[in-house]
Amino acid sequence: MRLSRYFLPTLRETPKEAEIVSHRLMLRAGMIRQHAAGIYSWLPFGLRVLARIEEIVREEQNRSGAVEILMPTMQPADLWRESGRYDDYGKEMLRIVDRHKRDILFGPTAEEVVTDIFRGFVRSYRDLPLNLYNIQWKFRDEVRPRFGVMRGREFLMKDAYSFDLDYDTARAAYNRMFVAYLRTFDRMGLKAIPMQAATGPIGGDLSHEFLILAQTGESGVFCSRKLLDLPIPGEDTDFRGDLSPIVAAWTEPYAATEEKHDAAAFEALPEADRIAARGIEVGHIFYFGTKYSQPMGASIAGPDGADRPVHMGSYGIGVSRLVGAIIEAGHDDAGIVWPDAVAPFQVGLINLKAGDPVVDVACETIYERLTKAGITVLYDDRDDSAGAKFARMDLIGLPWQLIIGPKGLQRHEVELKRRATGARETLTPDGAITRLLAV
RNA sequence: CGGGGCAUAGCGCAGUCUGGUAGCGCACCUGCUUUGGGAGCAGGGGGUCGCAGGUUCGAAUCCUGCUGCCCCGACCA
Repeated sequence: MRLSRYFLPTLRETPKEAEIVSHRLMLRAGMIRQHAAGIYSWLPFGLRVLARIEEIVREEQNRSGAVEILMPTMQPADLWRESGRYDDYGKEMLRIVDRHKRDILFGPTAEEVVTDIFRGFVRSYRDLPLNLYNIQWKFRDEVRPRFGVMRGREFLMKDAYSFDLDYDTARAAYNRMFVAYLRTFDRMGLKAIPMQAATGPIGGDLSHEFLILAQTGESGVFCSRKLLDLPIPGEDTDFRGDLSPIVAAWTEPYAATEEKHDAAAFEALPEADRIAARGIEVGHIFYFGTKYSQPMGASIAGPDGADRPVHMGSYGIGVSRLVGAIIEAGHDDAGIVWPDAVAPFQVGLINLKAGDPVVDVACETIYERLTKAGITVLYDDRDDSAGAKFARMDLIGLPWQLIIGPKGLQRHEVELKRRATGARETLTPDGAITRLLAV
């Protein structure tokens, strides 16, 4: 993409409404536009990040055996009356009345809708296990939206729903999501720590929040250092096999948020093992049994031929929140530092003297060659001063900067800079291409 | 929903106390010179001062009401 033909409205100064660093940087890097409290447009640069995160989530959901669907943003109130949640949910639910005076809501989640799908089609345990997920905009009329996309009133969420015959198979479904989440967040360059979470009226120990460590996180977290070094399950993980040893390994070390912190248990750890930090919740998984299937009549026949309510779980990932969370976890004074896996472009190509025929030709050639090789490149071909280009490229945080100017070219040299470390290499133009193809 | 703050050009701000023709920096447009860490000079465009009432000869400024946004708290992917 040529910057001169792109839409990247970067700002030198921070709009005063933004307090938290990820919000400031998203505004300055031209990723989003706020229209009202908690309501944003995603501009091209932000949208690319959102799409990359979404794709990682999708790949890992698919790998675990979940199947993608797309449910509506508007849901009929009657489904929620069946589950009993229409009245319970409270003011956070965004409600409207349509022209026929029917009650409609903008979905804050989709247990009712997915249960309606399930009961419409699935009759037998032989069709299980089943896990249906979607990546869809959700609506919550938050009392107080804040922190940019970290707490919007409209947000993109991956929500998955598992259906199983009984507790044991439901637990296996839970484990699959647990492991999928470990992989998902790891692929985004995040250390996500699963922590025991409250389960509400259902009880049991089957609910975990996944929090990533970031200095500006919303909640205080306490955990064992062991959790930082545990191996992430590989691509070859057998999701049809028994995953309970992995889950056991990840749930054995101490980990709790502020609210559930047990100071005595934490202090029982060797001091060098204790981590007290800040965290951002990016995922939450639950097993809730027959809470929805029972009142909504989602039953299946077991091996004995008798119908019984299906056992369910739900599993959320805050996709749009992750954009903010990743920035919270990866930035410096100059701007964003994208992990390679979610970077909107892999390389920022800087033409230090746009308009100089020699430099223009060199840049164009490299731009074409990298692009043809499948590398995503944002080519800064604008006629700005070098300093402005460096500052802007640091701000938007692409993993690699390829810097080409007249002085270097006289020596047949270009410079490759790694955004995260600031490390620079001087290479020939061919050498730079070879180097980038290798990473 | 309680507490606090803010609202003047695209962004950041001054001007409001003490009423008298709306300003600065950045950004933007034109020209020239520049180009290795947010360039220089010259010229130029852009604002019903959040909205509605009121006071006054005259309101960004004083009064009343409203709206929007931000922060802290309670609540949450």
